[in-house]
Amino acid sequence: MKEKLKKYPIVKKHNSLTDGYIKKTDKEVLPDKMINVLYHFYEIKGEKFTLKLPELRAYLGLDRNGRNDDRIYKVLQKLKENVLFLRDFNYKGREVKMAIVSFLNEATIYKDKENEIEIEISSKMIEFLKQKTGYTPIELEYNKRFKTKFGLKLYEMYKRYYDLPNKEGFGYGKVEKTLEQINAMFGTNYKHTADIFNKKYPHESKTAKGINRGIEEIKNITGIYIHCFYDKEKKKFVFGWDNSNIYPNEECVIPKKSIKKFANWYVLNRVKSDKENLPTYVKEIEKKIKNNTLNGIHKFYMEFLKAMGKDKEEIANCWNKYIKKWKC
DNA sequence: TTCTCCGCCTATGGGGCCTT
DNA sequence: AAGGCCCCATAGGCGGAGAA
Repeated sequence: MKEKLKKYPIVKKHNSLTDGYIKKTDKEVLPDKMINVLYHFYEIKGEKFTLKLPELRAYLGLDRNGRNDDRIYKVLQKLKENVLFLRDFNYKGREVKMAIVSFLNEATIYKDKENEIEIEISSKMIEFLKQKTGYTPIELEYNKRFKTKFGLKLYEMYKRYYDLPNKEGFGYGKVEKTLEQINAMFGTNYKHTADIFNKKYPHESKTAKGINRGIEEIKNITGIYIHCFYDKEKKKFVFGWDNSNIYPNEECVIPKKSIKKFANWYVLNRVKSDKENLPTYVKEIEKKIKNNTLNGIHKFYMEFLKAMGKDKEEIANCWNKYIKKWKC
């Protein structure tokens, strides 16, 4: 079921765009797919670029011929109309107090080059994104295969929170969302939990609701199973998944991929030493991290996450629900 | 009564496939 | 390539039944 993803790369999508940037999209998944694709081209080509239409259709997983092009135009219009309210950032040497911008600035097709589309993305938006560093990695091969917005948005959520530690302990990733947050995520306005999630999951229910369909679609496309239930006491949806392969061993509470960075950051910020000995210190700290013997590791890891630009919600996920093994 | 949950319903998305 | 027709899947509203 899990296929190789060589053909299409991974886009590191900024979290401002992951969190319900598209407000109301009817039943369309296309606007979110479009953002992922355009963001990818922005990353490799800059804020202004030209795309061949067949290429764009392929990236969106649409029919080869142009019968969906009207929908593409409408989606671009939607991206232009959707505005973000930005605060406190630098733009070309000036401090910006606030700015109202949309991701897409312009999209043009000329009649003498009907197979090409010129895209311009907001440079202010880009400057803002550059100054923040919370990214969600999305595989474009998966992106193009999603057919429902529930599948794609849930998958983006999963990718975003995948490796954050939580109190369930080793090997289990988790995130909790209220109905309001779910509505924000999908651009919906449901009054009741049952309108978007039915317990009769997965097979018995003929008319599966959004979250159920999304989970099913993620399973079919990626082979990943995300568990979901509604916690009535907390009034929150609880999503969980296996992430045991991100830790080097059972003792270690820091994800494999973060250990080097974290150790480096720790030595630079916490250890006073001459430069020559730094690599030695880093190695020592790495060892301590792996054995979970670094004093105050949870506190320093939170500081590290903050320094890396993780936003409040993500850090709170770690901070409030630190792993059992962390002795505070 | 109000809330929760589920299945039914309808408009529409969108691919398959045929013909031109 | 492009249009037409077909047909299945989907989003989300609605109402009924049962629970709280």
